[in-house]
Amino acid sequence: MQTFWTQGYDATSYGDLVEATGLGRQSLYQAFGDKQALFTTVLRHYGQRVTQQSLEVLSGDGSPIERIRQWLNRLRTRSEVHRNGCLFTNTAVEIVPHDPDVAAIVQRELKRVESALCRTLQQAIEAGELSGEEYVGELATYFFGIAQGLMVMGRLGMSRSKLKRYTDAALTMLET
Amino acid sequence: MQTFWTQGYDATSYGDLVEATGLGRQSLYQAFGDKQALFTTVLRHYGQRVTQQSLEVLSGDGSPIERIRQWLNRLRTRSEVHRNGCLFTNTAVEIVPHDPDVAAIVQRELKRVESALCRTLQQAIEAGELSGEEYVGELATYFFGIAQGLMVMGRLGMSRSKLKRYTDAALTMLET
DNA sequence: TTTATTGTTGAATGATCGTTCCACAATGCA
DNA sequence: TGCATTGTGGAACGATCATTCAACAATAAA
Repeated sequence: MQTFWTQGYDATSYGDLVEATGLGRQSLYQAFGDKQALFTTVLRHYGQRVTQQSLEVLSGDGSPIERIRQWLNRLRTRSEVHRNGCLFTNTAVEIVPHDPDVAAIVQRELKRVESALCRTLQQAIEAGELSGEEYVGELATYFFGIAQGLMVMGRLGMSRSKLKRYTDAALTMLET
Repeated sequence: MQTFWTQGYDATSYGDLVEATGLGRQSLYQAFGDKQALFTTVLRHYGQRVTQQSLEVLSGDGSPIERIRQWLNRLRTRSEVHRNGCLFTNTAVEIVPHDPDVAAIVQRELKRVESALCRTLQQAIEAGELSGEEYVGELATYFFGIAQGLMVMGRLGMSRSKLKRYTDAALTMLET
């Protein structure tokens, strides 16, 4: 997962994966199949390990608005440490246009995040933390896009202070 | 340029470029050099043709705020037509992490957009269209990230209405 | 027309890729 | 211990890649 995440799909050879896992070539093939099958398994694993953390933050206890702040700030601090962006974002840009199988997984997993954002924002309205005039779907798409932009900027190597200013500005949307 | 834009760098073979241009293999090599050199030429061409349009909109006449609206809406409508995102964004995600030469070009060209945003926002403050409390650099980075997110979502194939709601939400930042 | 230079085409080269074949070790069972 | 099955490691295969070589055509100069 780390190798695909850092290098991307095409730039990662099967030999890289053999080396990264420490397993034998044949063992990898028997366990996961060919390169595409291994990659889709990686995508699902990423969804259950990394994306799942986002969902848990968003559906946690406490103030819904605060949860969204926490969610975005965690994405940011994670991006600042390892500048690899998000595996789903990277995959979306690199190979979604010419691989329907991969596209389906990426879109399904990303949809889960957007839906979680939608639920949290709905709770914010019900808790009176957000003006009911806002359409939660619109705001959810907004923060979804904010996260995509953040991931690109992280992979671009932008400075921590710039990423911080970016997310801070984005979060002022919740103060109206 | 179109081929690299649609397929990405790694997924584009030299044979694809021969076919796309209608030129001979040797002619391409003589004119542009190897694949990486050809790609950097493409990146510069993209900067002068596509990105230049963004800069012109941002530095045009009329209301600065309105120019930023126009800029973002043009990015959006363009993304809705050919769902290839932005060549710089795609390149940033795909190969910036392991190609310093390409990274330098991408970062330089993207910096031009961010700087133009900065200038336009400064003009908005001077024209009294924007509260002076805002830091223009912060807002410029914000809209820069908004654009990156938009490009990813466009390449993800998200619906036109969703992209519209996204940019509309992002632009409300100018109404405070 | 002859010659020198430039540009083009097809085939070849070496490298790397994903994938598979085959021999061998390890393991579970009797 | 003997045997059958499963998992492992190295070498090989065919395909594709970027790149270059060498023969050929086209053009310009004299």
